[in-house]
Amino acid sequence: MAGIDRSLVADVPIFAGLAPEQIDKLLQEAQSVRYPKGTNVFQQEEEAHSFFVLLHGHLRVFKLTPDGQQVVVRFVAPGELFGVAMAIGRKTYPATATAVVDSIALVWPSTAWPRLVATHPGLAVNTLQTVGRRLEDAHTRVVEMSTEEVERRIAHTLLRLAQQAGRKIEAGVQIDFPITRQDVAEMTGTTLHTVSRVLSAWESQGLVAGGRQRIMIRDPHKLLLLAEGAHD
Amino acid sequence: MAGIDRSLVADVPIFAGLAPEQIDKLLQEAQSVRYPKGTNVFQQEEEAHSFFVLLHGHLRVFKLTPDGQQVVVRFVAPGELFGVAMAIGRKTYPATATAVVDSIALVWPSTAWPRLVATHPGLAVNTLQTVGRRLEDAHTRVVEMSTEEVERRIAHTLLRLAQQAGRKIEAGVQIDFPITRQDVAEMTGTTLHTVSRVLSAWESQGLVAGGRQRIMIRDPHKLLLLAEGAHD
DNA sequence: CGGGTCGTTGAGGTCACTCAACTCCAGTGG
DNA sequence: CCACTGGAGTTGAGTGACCTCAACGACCCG
Repeated sequence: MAGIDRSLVADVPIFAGLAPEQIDKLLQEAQSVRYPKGTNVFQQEEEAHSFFVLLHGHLRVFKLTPDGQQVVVRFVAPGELFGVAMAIGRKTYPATATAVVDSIALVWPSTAWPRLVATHPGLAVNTLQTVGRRLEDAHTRVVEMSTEEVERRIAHTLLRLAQQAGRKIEAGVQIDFPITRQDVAEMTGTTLHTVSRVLSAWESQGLVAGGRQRIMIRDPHKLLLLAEGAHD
Repeated sequence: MAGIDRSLVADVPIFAGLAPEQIDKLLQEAQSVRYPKGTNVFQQEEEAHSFFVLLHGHLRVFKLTPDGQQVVVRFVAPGELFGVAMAIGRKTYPATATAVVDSIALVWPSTAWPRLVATHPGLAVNTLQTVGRRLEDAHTRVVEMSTEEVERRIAHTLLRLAQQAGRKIEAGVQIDFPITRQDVAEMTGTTLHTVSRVLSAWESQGLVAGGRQRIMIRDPHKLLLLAEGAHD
């Protein structure tokens, strides 16, 4: 495996504040692995053998309930750390990660984690902040599911997706990876039918534009008003 | 302020694996503060001046929505770390913590955190695991709210409360602090009316026993069956 | 050109919320 | 000691947001 260029990870927050030589050393221990669209990077309940940084592509992380329902935990964008089960003291992955498009990730063996944090103390601090932000996201989601009706939850979810993975185009903000109504339903705790109805209504008002596995936000401002509770 | 006895925190997970002298040093920097029932330890949006370990009592941590609704994030039990906003990179507290009974906490100034983790590397690792466990809890809650109807959510919540703060008594497991139907409603994303109806039904079946701000689980096994989806 | 995934839309049903009235303590103050 | 007040809990009736069930249409890919 060829060496991995430091510039690839210059903007990866997990490495923030580390010296260039330190980053080089970390990269030397990593493998770069390709995950074709549709394949799993890791699976729920599986032993947490590795942790990862996504270099390219997008992943869908979801949990499977005992009765077979899926709940989307989040989508992973390039530059993000994921699969840190071991770091938070778990033996197995709590969810499954699937590539929604062809993706590439840096892979470290989980066994290296204790040594890496021992030699690079900044790593634990950065990871703590990353996990902390995810905790906040999860709490935000709990609050929304507890207090908002479906339409507002969908609006908030789309705005968040646009922020994390939006690509500005002349007609609006495109969500930069294939995403289905079912996905949105599994992020908001509703059904694909309800999502479809809501998006159809919004489309006829010029708020969003759809397509197969595509969502574009044409009027973020109006959508935000909806999300924040404006009735009409 | 008198010195704080090391034995008080012997079982506090956040200090696990630290040498006794290290723990002593950490304790020297802490203050022990009393919070009478009903008072706030910290408030949402307030500057994150301190972080804490609860020594005695119970706290109710909740988020306030813009329109005034409350959502209970969790209850803090003795031995737990809380208020770590600064450690996860926040300037302000994301929620409010209120003492539900007279409580005592160890208090460190947030400014000491960077120095403490630098001198005690185990601290960051332990905190990472604590925050990670909380992230899992939050995700569990999201999954439950997405896929389970109210009755099962309430059952799961009671079982979790019993595990975290249950006191075994001859007739069952008492939840060890005052908790209202409203609290349970705010943990499960429902209304106090629905919680009251469900608990009344369960009480008549001998599953639980109630009282003003009291919940006791008389038949944990049957409750678990309900939580796991047994229909009747 | 078939088969499967994805999306749309209608009709009907229902779970849980809203609104409302009432009861029962616990604590306070006269 | 008792009246008073407010927080907590119970329970009923009605409604509505959303789910379920169902059928169909559109698109992609081999």
